[in-house]
Amino acid sequence: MAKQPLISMRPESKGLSYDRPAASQIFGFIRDAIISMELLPGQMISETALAQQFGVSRTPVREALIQLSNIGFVEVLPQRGTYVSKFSMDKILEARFIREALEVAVVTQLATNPDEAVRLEAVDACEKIIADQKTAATDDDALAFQNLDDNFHQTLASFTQYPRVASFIEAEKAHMDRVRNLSLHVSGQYKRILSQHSAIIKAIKAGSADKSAAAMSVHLKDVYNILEVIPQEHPEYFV
Amino acid sequence: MAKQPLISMRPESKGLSYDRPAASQIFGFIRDAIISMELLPGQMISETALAQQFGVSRTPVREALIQLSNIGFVEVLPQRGTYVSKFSMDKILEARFIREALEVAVVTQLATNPDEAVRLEAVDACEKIIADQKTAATDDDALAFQNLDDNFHQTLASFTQYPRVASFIEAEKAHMDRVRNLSLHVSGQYKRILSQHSAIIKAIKAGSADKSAAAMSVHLKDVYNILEVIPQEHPEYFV
DNA sequence: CTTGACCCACTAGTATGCAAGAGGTAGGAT
DNA sequence: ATCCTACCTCTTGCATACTAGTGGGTCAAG
Repeated sequence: MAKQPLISMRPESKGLSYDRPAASQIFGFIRDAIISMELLPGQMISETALAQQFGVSRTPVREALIQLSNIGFVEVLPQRGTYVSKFSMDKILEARFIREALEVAVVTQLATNPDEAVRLEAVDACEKIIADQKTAATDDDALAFQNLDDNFHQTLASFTQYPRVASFIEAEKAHMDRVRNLSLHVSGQYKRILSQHSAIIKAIKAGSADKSAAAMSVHLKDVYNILEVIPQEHPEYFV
Repeated sequence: MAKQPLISMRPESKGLSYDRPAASQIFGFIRDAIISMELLPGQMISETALAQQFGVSRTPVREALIQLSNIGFVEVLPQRGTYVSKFSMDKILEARFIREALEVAVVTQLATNPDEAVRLEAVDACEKIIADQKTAATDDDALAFQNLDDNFHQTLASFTQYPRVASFIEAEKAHMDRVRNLSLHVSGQYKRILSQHSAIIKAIKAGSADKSAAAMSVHLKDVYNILEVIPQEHPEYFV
């Protein structure tokens, strides 16, 4: 029986270009497929099957899977198989803890930045994003809203001048995005999220480290509130 | 000419055991060699040479090097070579930022933990470590003192129940340990470090989130003060 | 002496084949 | 019917071989 492909892709080029290491491209493909729930938690993904699909040997696929296991997206069981990680409440709360620690530090640093020009630049950039989010909210465009949310947090992080901080935040956020993509609960929450974003920016503008930190903390705690319902709706994806 | 081995190891077993993946063991060996400055910043480490030394093929060595490049310990230049990362002020300050964000969050969570039994357990464990550090200080045993310092921070992190938090802190701390191992500046600083550790524990015992966070922050900022002198002493290891 | 083209040695990236362990299954003994 | 065993298939871990790109060194031309 011809097995169904694990990941959808343009067959003509198998999605890979020649100007970049195959392993790195495959890493991105699989990661995106996991975040978008195209690959489901608990699903087995064999090195051989993926290699055939991408039209490469097992080696680059294997290297991609090793990196995915480092960030907790897959679990490699020797001689048994490689599986997409299931959700666990512990791991999600851990991701939230790390993310909150970093994002609170980001806004604290920004709010206390003595160079006011930098603060204003950040505030401007974020206010622009918030304005776009308002548009997305009135259009009820959940996908656009979520992308802008990503943008908001990444923009804040970019002002630390520490690239790894931004990438850590992105990585921890990705775990949550996976959960969120189980169902689009966001609509009806637009208003709350928007006002929380605004509160963060207002505190940064005022130069208040405490208020910035508190506002970010409140925002993140609220975002993770959907965890109250999702595990019951999709117990099969949780350990 | 017979090349000199890159890493010293017991030749009888080449340091590897059979009950654990070779790649993972090699990763640990090379990481430790880099932290201890046995492998110097800027030094080239070829996959082939390491493979011969460990008595394995290039494959597991390569997988270990990929992971080391993920944590910023080596840099892989395609078709050119793999090099031990040099220090850069930016990267070290970034590591400090991340570490401070996480450790401040750790002590904050601990200080506000409603379960007083947990708090006391943590305080007890840390006070025991501080006592040992006092002994190490009077013995002027810098190595023991530093190991206990590691222990202190890891113990605090362990009480979050989030294992990845502890491992992140350890990883970020490792970058600093590399720098520190350039020279043993620690003696003469024992007293300051000890009193800072004590202040952190005291604030946790008192259940004060603010004071715990502030004490941790002060401690970490102070630890990184040796950066004022080291780059001038060893400019060849900095980019 | 300077400069340029070529060659060669060495690198990491990828392909392929083999080894060894885990787990399901069929079949026989009880 | 139940349990045990042998085996067969699939997995990942590792070894080996090949590809292609980089940089240095050589040597000849100017």
